[in-house]
Amino acid sequence: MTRAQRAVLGALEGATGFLSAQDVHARLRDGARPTGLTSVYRALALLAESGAVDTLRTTTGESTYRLCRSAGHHHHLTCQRCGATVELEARSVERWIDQVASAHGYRVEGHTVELTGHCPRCQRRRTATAAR
Amino acid sequence: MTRAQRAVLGALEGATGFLSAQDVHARLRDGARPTGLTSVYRALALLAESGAVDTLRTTTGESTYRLCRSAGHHHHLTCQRCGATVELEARSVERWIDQVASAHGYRVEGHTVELTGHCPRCQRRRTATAAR
DNA sequence: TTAGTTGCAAAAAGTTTGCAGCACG
DNA sequence: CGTGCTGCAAACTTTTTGCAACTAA
Repeated sequence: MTRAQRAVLGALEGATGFLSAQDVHARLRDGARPTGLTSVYRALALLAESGAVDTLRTTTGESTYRLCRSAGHHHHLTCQRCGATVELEARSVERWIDQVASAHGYRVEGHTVELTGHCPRCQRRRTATAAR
Repeated sequence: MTRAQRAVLGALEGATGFLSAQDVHARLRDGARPTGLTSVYRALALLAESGAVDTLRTTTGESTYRLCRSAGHHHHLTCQRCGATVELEARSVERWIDQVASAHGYRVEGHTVELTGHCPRCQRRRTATAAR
């Protein structure tokens, strides 16, 4: 594992939700040994490929990354305001998927299930910012 | 409705699955009255906003668009090989979502559910191409 | 005439690649 | 020494914006 990969991993460990490559880079800029944007991208690509991090694409076209806490396949429930994320084991969703698929004669290979909303904390101290 | 919007709608009507803005533009290039890429983007943005088309982001970062057959909120089951798409009413998924969310104390604002696989036809005459 | 549409060219924004230098074994 | 990591700068891709010309009522 390269230095860049360790640094990126460290940045992701310190994060609550998903970080874009640029976010990661920003966090590393102030450290003792800054990491170039190029290396951040390269490290993220490798980590994603190895399954150590999840990748998500935002509606604005950025790729975002997050450390996988739970191994294996799972889904996310992300707070729009603070970025807090819950990983969901979605056995029941997957059951539904199989059902729906076979009803249409499809064999399902992959699926995306992502939920966004507001976490308990942000619901209480709701002030502004709240998105569409 | 502008000429560009009509042209874009026409292109989407002739498509089986999702088209990127560039795809739409390519299809219109050979017509009697080509439409500029700029206008394609503008038309797609307006159509998406008005709910006439769905938007999806590919893993490669392109936005893709497809005519909405059914009104209202729904999800997609897309064939990876031929692009055929089934629109799903996902009442049961949404029920699950509410359940999961309240279990974690979240209030859910939005969700993404997309399924990919192989349609009945492509399963039969399966040859190659099959992805990840 | 005038408000709105069009599309070229250029700018943005995010990501990837070429390449020379550096580090470490 | 040499292999491979690093990071600057430049290229690339997709999308957006400025602006002058055009279109249609």
